[in-house]
Amino acid sequence: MARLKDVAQAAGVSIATVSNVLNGTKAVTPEVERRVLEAIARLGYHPNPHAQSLRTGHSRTFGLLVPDLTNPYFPALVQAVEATARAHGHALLVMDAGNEAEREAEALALMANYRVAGVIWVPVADRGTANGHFPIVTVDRPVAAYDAVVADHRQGGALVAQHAFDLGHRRVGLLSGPRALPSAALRREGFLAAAAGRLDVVWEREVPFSSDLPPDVVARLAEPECTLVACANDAVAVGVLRALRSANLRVPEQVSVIGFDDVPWADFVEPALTTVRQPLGALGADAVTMLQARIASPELPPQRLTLPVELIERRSAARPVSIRVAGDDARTRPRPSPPRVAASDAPTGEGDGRPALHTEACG
Amino acid sequence: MARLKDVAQAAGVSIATVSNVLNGTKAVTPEVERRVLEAIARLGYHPNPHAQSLRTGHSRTFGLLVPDLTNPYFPALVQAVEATARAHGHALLVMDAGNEAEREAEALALMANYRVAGVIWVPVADRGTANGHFPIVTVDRPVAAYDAVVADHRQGGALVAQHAFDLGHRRVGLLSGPRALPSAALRREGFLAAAAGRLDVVWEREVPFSSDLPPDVVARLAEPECTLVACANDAVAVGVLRALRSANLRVPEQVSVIGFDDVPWADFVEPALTTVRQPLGALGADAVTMLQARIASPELPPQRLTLPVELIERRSAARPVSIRVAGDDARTRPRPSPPRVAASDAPTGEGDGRPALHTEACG
DNA sequence: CACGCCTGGTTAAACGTTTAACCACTCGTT
DNA sequence: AACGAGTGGTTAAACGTTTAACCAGGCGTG
Repeated sequence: MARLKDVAQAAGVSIATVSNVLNGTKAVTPEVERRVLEAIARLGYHPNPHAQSLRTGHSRTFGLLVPDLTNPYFPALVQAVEATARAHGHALLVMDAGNEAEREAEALALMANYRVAGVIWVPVADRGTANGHFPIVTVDRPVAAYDAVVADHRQGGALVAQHAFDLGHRRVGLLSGPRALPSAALRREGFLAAAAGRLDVVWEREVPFSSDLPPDVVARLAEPECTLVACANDAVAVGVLRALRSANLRVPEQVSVIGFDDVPWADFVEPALTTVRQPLGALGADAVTMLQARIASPELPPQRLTLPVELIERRSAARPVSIRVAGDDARTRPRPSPPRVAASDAPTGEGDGRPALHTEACG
Repeated sequence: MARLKDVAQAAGVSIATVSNVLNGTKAVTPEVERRVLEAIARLGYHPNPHAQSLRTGHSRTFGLLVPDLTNPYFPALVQAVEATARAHGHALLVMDAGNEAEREAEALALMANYRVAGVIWVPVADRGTANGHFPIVTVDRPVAAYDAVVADHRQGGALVAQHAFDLGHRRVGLLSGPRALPSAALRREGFLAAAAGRLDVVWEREVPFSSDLPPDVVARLAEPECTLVACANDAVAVGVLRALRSANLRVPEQVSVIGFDDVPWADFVEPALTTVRQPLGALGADAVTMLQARIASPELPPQRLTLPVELIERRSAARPVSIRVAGDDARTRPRPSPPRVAASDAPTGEGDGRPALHTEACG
């Protein structure tokens, strides 16, 4: 492969000059610049990243550390991160913590050793496992000391309460996620706040993020005493769908179900899940631009960016039959204008309206 | 960070000696080795990978290039690849081709520039885009010149035919995938071969890997004239499920459906999909060991490893009502011993019985 | 006109390894 | 006793960059 030396020789110039035109470090005569550029193109020269890293002490590589790649939340995220990192001339070192704090710490150490320019980190738990000494931006699960980009879970919770109300529901059940996870806690808060005074939350239960529901929950679902159940998660929602089905309750005719996340298969279950979509693509893209900002100015206090979420209406939630008004068909009824989003608790962020990533399953 | 020099100084020895004990390059006195090791431990020394790469011309890094991370096929694969690469002391550079040959070629070039030790490559198409000059093992979509590890799609096809027959089906429909993809072609071949003389394939249609079925197919599904439809894919299987449902045909009571891939949500659709599972974890792990073998002996002719697949019985396929024999209940009927797998066309591989990765969705 | 100052370029050191070449010994042989 | 062959260690070069230090000439200024 062509080295700096070869280019210099071909252009009849010293290697320092070539380096300077490459990095714009120093001014050069237009004529010389032309010769150098021409030589570079002709030889197909690309700098050796290892030599660069050795010399400068940092690489043009980002690290991405996620708790568990098979969690459907992540693929879209890493895709977005990789794409925008690559667009900015950075490669991506991806590591999977396998949901273990130990493997996570090891991964962080490895990345430090690789002199990554910075890492994008989705911590396995919110234990503030601060570590090595490079720029970090966390995604989805903020760690106090670092930058963070998160979806507006609180707004998401509010959105489902609002939607339930708009559809005409009054008595609802709530299956909230593990209180220990900030995301779950915020969804719950947002839901409860928006429900206050309008929705009667006839029962609430904290469940793990899984479609295997605790027995008491499936029992309760057989006699729901509500017309809609709001779920912590799309996975939880399919658990609910199952329980409802085996209790011979029809969705959404008898009870509506709303999920959270809009995982790729949310459209594949029966009935297709009404849910709230996290802007995974934007989350990833903004994480890397945030990381670059952090690298550019390391001294700034930790920033937080909160991106808006979006309610996706599909078939699992509809107007409750009990209050259906004659002549007012759900199909033809004009939808109320989408509820204006209340700013969340951490309004640092200015989410852009970037369209969500389109993902599609195949072969 | 501690450098070789520091270790040498601390151990009262030259840097060459430290390097030698690190790499086992040359014999050293036990006493000296002890001192060096102690110094290394005390200083928490880790070699600078960039210096190593610069000197040796190759890095302890593998590349992984996939066509599209949001394809549910891949997350489990990259997880397995990352885990086993890491276990062998290698980091992983992940790139996503976004299903574009152009981005794929660019990614390959970047990896070459990064002096990766080798790359694991799932080509976007089977166009033999041979390229850079480093060890490559392809996964799922073999390219003539390189090593390959693939799932036994042919056997998979045979498995579904066999299963259909065992359940008592005789008239079946086949929705095969794009003939241009080797995997789809092999599934079809295997299916047809195993069906020959036992199953009546009343219709066949080639469809894209998508749950949006062509109109004529959904029309056909309204009057299926068969008791089971074998699908190219889990995605097309859910398309079939939908079509059947809107034709008021009950699955599996009136018509059975079998998918392919066992995507993570195959258990979430209604009814849960009977399908064939690809050993994604083993595929990934074997790909990296194969890559290491290739690196160790570059002169060997291209190898091919074919891993067995597994039929996952869930609820979408059952005995056809039409031929149910009195007293012979599907629940109690002894299942025939699992069909012995016929060796596939490329029997180079000796798939090990490694258990497939357990993947689970959460928050 | 001599001086200092830009301007555009070169030389050489340094980053942290690996590894070939070299060297001082100790042994076993003759 | 002299020699050759290990044995266990060191010295120094090289990998391909970046960048500080240096330098030659042109030019406005006193």
